[in-house]
Amino acid sequence: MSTAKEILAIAQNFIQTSGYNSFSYKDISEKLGIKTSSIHYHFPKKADLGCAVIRQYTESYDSFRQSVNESTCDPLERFEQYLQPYLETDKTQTKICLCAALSGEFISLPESMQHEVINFFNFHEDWLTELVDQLKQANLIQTEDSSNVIAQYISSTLQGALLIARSKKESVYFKNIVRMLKHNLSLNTVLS
Amino acid sequence: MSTAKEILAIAQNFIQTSGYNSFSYKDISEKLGIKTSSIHYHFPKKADLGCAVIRQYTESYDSFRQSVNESTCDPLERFEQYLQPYLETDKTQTKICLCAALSGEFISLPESMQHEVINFFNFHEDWLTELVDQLKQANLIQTEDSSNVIAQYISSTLQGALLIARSKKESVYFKNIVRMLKHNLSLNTVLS
DNA sequence: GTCTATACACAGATAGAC
DNA sequence: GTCTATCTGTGTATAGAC
Repeated sequence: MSTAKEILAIAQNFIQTSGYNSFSYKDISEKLGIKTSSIHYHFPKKADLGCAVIRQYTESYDSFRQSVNESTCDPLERFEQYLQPYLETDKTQTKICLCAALSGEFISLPESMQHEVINFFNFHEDWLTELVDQLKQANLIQTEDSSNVIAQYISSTLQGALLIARSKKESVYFKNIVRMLKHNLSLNTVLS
Repeated sequence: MSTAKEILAIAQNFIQTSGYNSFSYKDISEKLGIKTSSIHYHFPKKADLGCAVIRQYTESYDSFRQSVNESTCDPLERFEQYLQPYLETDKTQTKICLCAALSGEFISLPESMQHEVINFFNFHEDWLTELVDQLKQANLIQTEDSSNVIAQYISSTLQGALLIARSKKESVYFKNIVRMLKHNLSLNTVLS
């Protein structure tokens, strides 16, 4: 693993647990065992690092989307797979979605990072809208709302649940909400 | 308005727009026109200020709850009033719930502040659970889930929607999700 | 209660040697 | 690519005068 990749991984972890404004190059340098000036070599400004982390996150999410699409054509199965990253993030008890964490500090972020955050949300929403469309076409979801608004509704619920779950002790918090979300989308009789 | 109150108001605004780690005593001093040492007189440590902001937020939320309970006994009307602060926060285009912002930085917060955040969420959840119970008893909500889980579901959705709505241009984002939430709770035919 | 003055560590960032 | 050295501003915080 290259130094740049290691820096990105450490920075991503900091953001997901504590946000962008909470960590410094010194924090990374101590974790990695190199000097802060070496980090500046790879990412001259902190905003460069921030943007690179979000871009990497978005790209890996794109890969995930592709692998889901390749693994199955069943919309229900695709939706189940879509939920997996959320469930895994919840398991850590310390992390939330990278862009949810950044959204909490949105107004203070450099403009370049704001654009990357918006880009991730748009990308995420487009995929989920597609998924909801497929569920609709297969008559597996009951609603009169547009697929896009349903997608916005689903992701808001999941992001909010992850955010609040972290400050709770009960480890079932997030899972309860996923269950209820499926129920409300009339997916409950089919899915677990 | 006393200096202490003014400091609290400014700090609260910073947190709701940008989080706790994004602002300094200097930022407050410039807004208020006093020196940072004067702020330290009122709130010796930054964590003291942070805790005071959350406590004040929780207390004003408690007053709001009381005034809602006094203004009407109709559970539907109470629920509508419960939603108002969310809708008003959404209108600002720059703020989210204080404790949602703090949750985004949760792991980096001083322990004293973590406790205050948890306390707010518990308080909020208790009220909402009560409200859902009243809706259930009046047969105005259709579900088999416990009132507590429904309350967790509602607040997660609203908090997540506020969080994501801020990074969007569309001003209808949040309102769409509120509409769909009511619909999913089978409140849509009664409420607007 | 607010000020000046000060402390000291940390922040982000750069120059130049190796 | 990584280091040492350095810069300048900022961050939280305190002591003591007014």
